[in-house]
Amino acid sequence: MPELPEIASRVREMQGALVGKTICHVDIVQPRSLNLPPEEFVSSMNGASVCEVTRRGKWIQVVTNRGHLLINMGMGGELLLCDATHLPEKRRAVLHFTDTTRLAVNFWWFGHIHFVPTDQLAEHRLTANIGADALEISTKDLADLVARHRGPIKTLLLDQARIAGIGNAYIHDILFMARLHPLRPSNTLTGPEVFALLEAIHHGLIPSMELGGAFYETDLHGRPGRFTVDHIMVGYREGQPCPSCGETIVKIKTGSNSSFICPRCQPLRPTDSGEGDPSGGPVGTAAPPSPAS
DNA sequence: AGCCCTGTTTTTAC
DNA sequence: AGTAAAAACAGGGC
Repeated sequence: MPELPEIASRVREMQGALVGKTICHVDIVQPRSLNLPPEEFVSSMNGASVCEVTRRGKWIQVVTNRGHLLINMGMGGELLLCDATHLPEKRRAVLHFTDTTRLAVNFWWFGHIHFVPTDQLAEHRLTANIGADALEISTKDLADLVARHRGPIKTLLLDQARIAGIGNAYIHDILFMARLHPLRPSNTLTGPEVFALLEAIHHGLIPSMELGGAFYETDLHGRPGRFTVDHIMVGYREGQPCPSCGETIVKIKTGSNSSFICPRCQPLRPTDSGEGDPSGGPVGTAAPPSPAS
């Protein structure tokens, strides 16, 4: 659940389900995920009651009266609210609540489960540097950000210290809706392009957030998100026609990751490959394309 | 069965 | 500043 729609969905669910519960024990399966020695982590959390659950970028913050539990799900995983008899096989840690329910935390690659006393939050390196939230940043701030960077626009959008919440799954459609090539130098964007980009960020993240996140992640009870491949326009659709112009979608290498683009709608240079479609283009095309067949 | 490749993240080092 | 490599794996293809 690495990206904003999934994290925001889990936070919403946790806010509803966890507030008021009190932690009475923590099982640590993978000490390397912690920021403290296991014994210290467990004793710090023991007796903590949950006040609220919020997020900063892709980090989940479980605010308790003892301090903040900061969770980063890395490249995906599950947060499951269950009882002692239904614990999932895969888990890195399990929070035990006094009402006998449990929260199992798992991630399959690079996650974090940190405990930070409230007065030391500012010193927590991994979250101290998080940039403006992708859904909250203003047009002006985005324009300033974009103008300050020379590298690929995609690199900037994935940089959590600059703008937080976008990851390498949702960015394909965001760049498509903004009609931007991922390797386009950030500081060459025009004013209208920046505006279109902000719109695209919203259109790219909000629908999934409202549907409980992507189908490949599950909610607190193990049910998959309702944002499916049918909602995706060009991401992971290599070889299929562009929903806007019909050109074949291609997968390209962009540095260390891959990108799915329509080469006609997202030329690297404005003059690169002509005009695109006459309908005004994908910007604002919030409606899902016809279902995948 | 086993090896190779890829990847929804983030940090660190050149 | 920008790019590359690394680090707690798992699933798919060959």
